[in-house]
Formats: sequence, structure tokens, C-alpha cells
Amino acid sequence: MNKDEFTRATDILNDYIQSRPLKYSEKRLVILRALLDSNRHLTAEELHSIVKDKDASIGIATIYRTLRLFTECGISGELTLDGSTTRYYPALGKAHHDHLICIKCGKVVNIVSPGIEKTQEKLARENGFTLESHRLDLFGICSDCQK
Amino acid sequence: MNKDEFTRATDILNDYIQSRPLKYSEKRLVILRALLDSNRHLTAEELHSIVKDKDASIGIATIYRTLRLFTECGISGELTLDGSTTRYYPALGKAHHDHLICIKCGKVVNIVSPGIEKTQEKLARENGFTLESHRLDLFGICSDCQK
DNA sequence: ATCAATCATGATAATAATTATCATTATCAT
DNA sequence: ATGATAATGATAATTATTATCATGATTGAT
Ligand SMILES: [Mn+2]
Ligand SMILES: [Mn+2]
Ligand SMILES: [Zn+2]
Ligand SMILES: [Zn+2]
Repeated sequence: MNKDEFTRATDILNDYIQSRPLKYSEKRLVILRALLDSNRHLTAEELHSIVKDKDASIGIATIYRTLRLFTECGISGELTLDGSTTRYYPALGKAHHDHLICIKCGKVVNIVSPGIEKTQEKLARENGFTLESHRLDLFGICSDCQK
Repeated sequence: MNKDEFTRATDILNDYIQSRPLKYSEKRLVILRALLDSNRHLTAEELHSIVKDKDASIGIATIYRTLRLFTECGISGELTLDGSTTRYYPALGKAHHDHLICIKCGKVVNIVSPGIEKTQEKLARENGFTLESHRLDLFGICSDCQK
């Protein structure tokens, strides 16, 4: 009976909140719902404008605070493509993945390559590093934009 | 008799300048020398403070302008690790490479993996993309910082 | 060398995304 | 209910970078 994404996310969020000195908030659930519904890579501003339709009192600062919280507990992921604006996306239940981005239309495709992941580990080891994380972004032109 | 790095860089820079409506400038050479001498991944501010010892009249805006020029003609490369500050490094003659960064001391090691590069092409192709560029950064802890 | 056109530059204002501050409100354990 | 403290909105502050603009340097033609 497979809990839906929202329920799984709130479970994680509640656990996280109760494991440290944090308190419940209704607004976080509004933001969570909007993020999961969109299922895209959104900027904080974009998410804010979506969320305001549901609760006009939510301020941009709370969007940033909440997204940080979501990322801390694994509900969302962050992606900074151009060094200026960070985009946030639902990461729950999705295994680790990298990104393939169209430089014309901005489309983002999730990709995964166990071979690359393994090679990264090897490269780090060869250089005496223990690997903690990595970032792989491929930039190109999607089939639509090639037409 | 292998021209030295500075000479090769100035050759490229001169060609680039003469191929478009740009003019000669002494200050660019001071900045170039400082960048090549350091041979590290520097922020614009760091490079500025080095350069000011040679020519105190050089302003930070010219550092940014010149680094952009260097990157355009392939003399320098840009690396934005944390989404906030961009670092610049001598790229001349160095083949394409990716980066392995120590999250404790900031050390940056250049790495290269033909296998990964090839797999990236394949992934892009499988998704209907033509690959234009990519960014691969590995974050870990170097051997010194593990002690 | 003179001159005009235009690029290069420094100082500084502007920008833009994000974070910090702070007064007010909401949550929660007692 | 109450007291402690977290959450929030408004907005000021921050920070890296870019734009503006008046001034100086370079070039190529006279
Ligand atoms: Mn990966
Ligand atoms: Mn690469
Ligand atoms: Zn596209
Ligand atoms: Zn280190």
C-alpha cells in the first residue's frame, strides 16, 4: 500500500524535527506540497510564487529556511548550475543521480552511471583522498532544441 | 627551445586581441604574470592583492575584466566550487581535466579519466543531447587532512 | 607628431541571491 | 495557563560580481 510521496516526506520531516529542538509548522507542509507537486528544479523565488497562492503570508525568508531544512533531512536536493541561482528539487526516494542540462531551454534530465561512480572512487583513492561527495553536470543541447 | 609559459600565453593573448577590436595594455601582462607564477586556484580578490605589489594602480574591476578575457582565449580556467566565489587558474597547455577538492584544507588536485569522459558522451547521446561541456568535481578529504 | 576614434581603466554605484536581525507570533512541555 | 523557545515576515545587510561613466592610453591615419 505504498505510502505516497507526501506522506513519506512528512514522516521523515517529523522524525527530523523531533530528533532536535525544532517545532511543528503548518507552513512547512504547504511548501513541501508545492515542491513535490511541481516535481521540477525550482528556484526559491519560483517556489515562493507558487506557494503564495496557497498561503499569501509565507515570506521568501521562510522559503529559504525551509528548503535548507528539507535538504538537511534528504527531502530535497540542491543544484547550482551557473554559480548564481540555486535550484531545489524533490530528492526523496530518488537514488543519487547526476544532471544533464540543456543550455538552450534549461531542461534538466536526471542521469546515472554506476561506471562513473565507481571510477570516481578509484580516482579519489589513487590520490589519497576519501571521497565524500561529488557533482557531475553535463551541459548540452536537447533533441527539441536541435530542431 | 620550448617557449616558456608566459611567452606562449602572451602569443595567444596578442592573437586574440588583434583578431577583434581590442587594444594593448601593460596591466594585463602584470596580471598574467601573477596568475602564471602562482599556479594555484585563486579568487579575483587574491589575485588582486598579489598584483597590487607590482602595480598598485590596478583596480579590482580590471582583474575581473582581464580574467574574463583570459578565460575567453583559453589562458585561464574558472572553477566555482561552492556557488559563491569563482576561482581562476592557469589553463594553458593543460588538457581538459576535472577537480578533486579537499573539503578541509581546500587543496585542489587536477584529475583526468578518459573512461568517464567517454561515458559522458554516451549518456548525452542516449538522451538525445549533443554534449557541449561538463563539470565534474569530486569532494573529499586529502591524505594530509586525514592524519 | 597630431589627431580622432575607440578601447582600457579606476572609482564607485548597482545588482542579485542569500543570510542576518529583530520584533512578533506560534508551539510545546509543564 | 504559563514560560521557554522555535518559527516567521519584513527588511537590512552581505558578498561577489557587473554596470556606469569620466578620464587616460592605444592605434592608425594624416
Ligand atoms: Mn554521480
Ligand atoms: Mn571531465
Ligand atoms: Zn532544450
Ligand atoms: Zn586537505
